[in-house]
Amino acid sequence: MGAGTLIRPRQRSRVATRQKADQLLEAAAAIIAEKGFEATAIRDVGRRLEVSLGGMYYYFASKDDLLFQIQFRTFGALLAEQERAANLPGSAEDRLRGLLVGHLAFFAEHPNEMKICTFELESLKGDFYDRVLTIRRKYYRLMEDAIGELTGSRDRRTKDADRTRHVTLFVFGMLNWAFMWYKSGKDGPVEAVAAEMMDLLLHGARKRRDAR
Amino acid sequence: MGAGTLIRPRQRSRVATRQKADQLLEAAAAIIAEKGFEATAIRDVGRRLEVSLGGMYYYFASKDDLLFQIQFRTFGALLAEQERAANLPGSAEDRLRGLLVGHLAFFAEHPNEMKICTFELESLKGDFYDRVLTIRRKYYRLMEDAIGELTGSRDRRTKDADRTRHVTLFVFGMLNWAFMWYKSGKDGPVEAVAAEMMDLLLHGARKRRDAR
DNA sequence: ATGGATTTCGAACGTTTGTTCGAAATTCAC
DNA sequence: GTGAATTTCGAACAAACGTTCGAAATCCAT
Repeated sequence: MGAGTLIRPRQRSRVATRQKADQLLEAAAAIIAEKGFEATAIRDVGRRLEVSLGGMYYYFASKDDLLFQIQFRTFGALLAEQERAANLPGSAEDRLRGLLVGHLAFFAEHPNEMKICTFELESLKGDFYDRVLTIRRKYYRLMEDAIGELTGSRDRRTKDADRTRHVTLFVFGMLNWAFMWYKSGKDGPVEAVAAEMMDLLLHGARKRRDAR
Repeated sequence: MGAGTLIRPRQRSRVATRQKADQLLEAAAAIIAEKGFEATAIRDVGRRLEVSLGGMYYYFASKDDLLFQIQFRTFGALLAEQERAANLPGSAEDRLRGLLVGHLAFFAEHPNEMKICTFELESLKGDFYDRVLTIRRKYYRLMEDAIGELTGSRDRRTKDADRTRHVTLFVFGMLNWAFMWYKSGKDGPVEAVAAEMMDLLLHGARKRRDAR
């Protein structure tokens, strides 16, 4: 019994409640990813873990809060992981490749949550929407910086800043569309898909006979 | 007073009802695109054109039917337009460029309907889902064929049939993600965006000093 | 003008939903 | 074991929804 416990002699292991909330968030993500946010009943989420309807309101302030927490936590975790990847040593090409792999890997590990982030952003209202958008913007800049090193627009206000912007949006399109088709069995590991994407960015998609 | 009117002397100009149905579909698309299908009340769609709730059920068999008609008509029209574009004479490069322009132009002209096609496919059930999927598959093949000419996998079962598949899915990702950011004022005409996309497919996105 | 078909409406029904609330059950430091 | 804080529950509520239905209004060829 360290002295630390004396400072906050409250009740119940806080971790246990946090874990239960996490389980509920995971179950909610599975249902929302399948049926959509509006079509998902908060009752059904609780039922999956045998929590009563009233009990759900001990863990979440509202249905909107549930959706917010899914998106905020998910995108926050993705941003944190990718910031690490962006700061790894290596060439610009290596960094971008790492980001592509990281994004797809995160997608493959949390398909429900990421599908929700893609589909249900606009279901968030007011402050919830703003806070998620802030993270998304940070993440966008992270990716745009890495792509800018490739397209070669170091300084802003250049004419090809617009080109970098569009290429970045193209890349996000490719990445975020992956949940519509990616199956690890059919399409191979995410590293292979990322490599194909990188190849497109480096050399285009035309038939070529030469190596590389 | 042509003789043709004698054959079907029914009532009311059929065109008028068809037009009203089209107006309702357009209004529905605007609301569904903004709030999502589940969150959209069939009452509100009618209210926008001063049609009572009961009146809506004269034009549409159910709420699901409404969503189906939006997607079926929209994607059907897109497919028809693009089949024309795919059969125009010209090089493989020209054909693909035409398809990219056509897709983006259709997107820019019918943003609400296309957003619904992208977001609410899985809200369709049973036969509705199947019929829309059939059109989508035709459209996918159309695009994959054009891209295959570029990547160079003429025959099936080749190893780079997989590559063509992935490149096609990358392209669809770029195209379908456009509604998240494209504004004609900020991003220029769709032809310019299509040209940037084509440039990426032909040469990649790396900085290059040489022309082309 | 008439009559049969088309079009429109208003009211009602049964479900389902998010949320609230107070009481019961449970937990844990002492 | 005791007691206060935490956790869980069940019931209830008002609002909103899709759908049905029969009657009213409208239309148009004759």
